[in-house]
Amino acid sequence: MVRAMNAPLVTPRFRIAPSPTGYFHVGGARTALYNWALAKRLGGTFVLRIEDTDAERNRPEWNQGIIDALAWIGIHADDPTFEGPYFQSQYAEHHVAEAQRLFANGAAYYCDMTSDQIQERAKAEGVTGYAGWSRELGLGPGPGRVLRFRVPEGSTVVNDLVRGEVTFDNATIEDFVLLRGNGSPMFLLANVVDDVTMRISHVIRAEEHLPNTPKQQMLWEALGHEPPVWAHVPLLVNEQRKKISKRRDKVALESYRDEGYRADAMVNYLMTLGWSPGDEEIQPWVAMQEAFALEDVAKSPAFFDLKKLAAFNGTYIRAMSVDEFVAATEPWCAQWREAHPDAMWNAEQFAAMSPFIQQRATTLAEAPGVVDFMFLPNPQFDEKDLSKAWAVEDAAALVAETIAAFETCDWTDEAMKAAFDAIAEAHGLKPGKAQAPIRVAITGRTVGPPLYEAMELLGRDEVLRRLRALPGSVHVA
RNA sequence: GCCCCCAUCGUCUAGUGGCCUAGGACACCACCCUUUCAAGGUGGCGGCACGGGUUCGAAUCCCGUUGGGGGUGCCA
Repeated sequence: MVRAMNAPLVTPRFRIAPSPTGYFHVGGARTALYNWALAKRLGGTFVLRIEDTDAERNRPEWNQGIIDALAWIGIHADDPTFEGPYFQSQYAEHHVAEAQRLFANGAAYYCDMTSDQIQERAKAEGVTGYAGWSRELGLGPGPGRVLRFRVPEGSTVVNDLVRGEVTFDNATIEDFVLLRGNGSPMFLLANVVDDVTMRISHVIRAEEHLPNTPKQQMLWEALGHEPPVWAHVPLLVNEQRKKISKRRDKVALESYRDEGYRADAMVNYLMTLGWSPGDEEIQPWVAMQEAFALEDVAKSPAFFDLKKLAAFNGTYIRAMSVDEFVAATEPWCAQWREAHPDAMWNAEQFAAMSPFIQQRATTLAEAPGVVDFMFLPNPQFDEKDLSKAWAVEDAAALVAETIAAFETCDWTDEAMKAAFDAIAEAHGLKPGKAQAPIRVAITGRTVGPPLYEAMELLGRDEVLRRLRALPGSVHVA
């Protein structure tokens, strides 16, 4: 309060503290974005601290994955706002030293009970957890002994920018472990000590950490510091309304990138989960960066909706210039070429068809598949579509007459359309319906991009060849 | 069990006591456009969890109920 009335002594410092135990989580990405928006707008600093203290589960190769994932969503390590990455494991000595300080001034004590002993005694005494049994034993450090925080009497009020004041009765908080029996620091301790050391002013993280907050706030105070500004943003949940997790949901940011979601679409979508950018939800990053405020963040969990993400992505794809689109789809086109060594990829034709692809695709990855029939030696016939084609009235005659007309007409999409429309009309059919056999002959399917445009690019010889080769049409010509 | 959080269309949200006959977006449905499929356009369906208060007036404030979620580790 007092601080807010004066000019800030230092610029605000934000942080994200992911642990390298897997791919980068979309929820972590949203939290990062919120922190990043504030750091950028307020001229502050965004610290990346990788919390790699769980030796059992950590894998060093994930570290680069975190940095790459952040870079993908526009949080670049070479931006002056960015600081780090720091690796928590390198500060273990300092964490232990601070814990000793807590022990020295009586804020923490050693306990020699094992988990089993605690469980047994709790059961015997009818209490739920560890009830401070070693508090007054005056134990010193020793093998197998954990260091516990002496939770003071009273209550702890957490002032949260999105939740308001949250009060915890300290009696409901057990004396939590600071140092393990092997002397290594626990998350609660390491996290706070690092935040203190790195002069973090704002801790913005997911709501799952709210129950940890009173403990951490007590730690900040016991360590002799003013707690930071807290803000707990709503969880991202799945269809069952449960926190999305690695085990049951697709949460890896990288997988969306690899499936052809655009970074700006993902960023835009993520920002709207728990926050609204205003009248128009499709917004460029800079606009959201300027508008974002923790006070406006919603309190209730948000469903991570793939369908809406896809809609955002489609909107962003359609907003690209054709050149941008062609360049952006290249990685997936390259994959397609690799998977089809016998195909004759034609970059000019792909580019020429791109405006049509753009308005159909919801991901970049789908792009080659929309027009792949053009480059394959033969279309891949869909059985159902093939029978649909032959179900069209006068199908055989339609194909035969189309072959005849295409042998001589001008080779432009307009001329082909005019010729075919005339044929369809002569049979008393709507062109759209009569087109099915022709479309299947050329593309293998009844649905796809505009036909005449594709045929013009394919060339007369190839189109006639495909028309004559339509499976089931052998008796016609 | 205990602690904590949350509660507006199916979903994401706007809404901070009268501008609400509750607005937008996604999804869904219909129609239009149309060479298929899309895209685009127009329209439709659909919601303040419930019960008490407070108030001249409540989606908005208070209490309770119910429901959902998170936490409850020598994980982070």
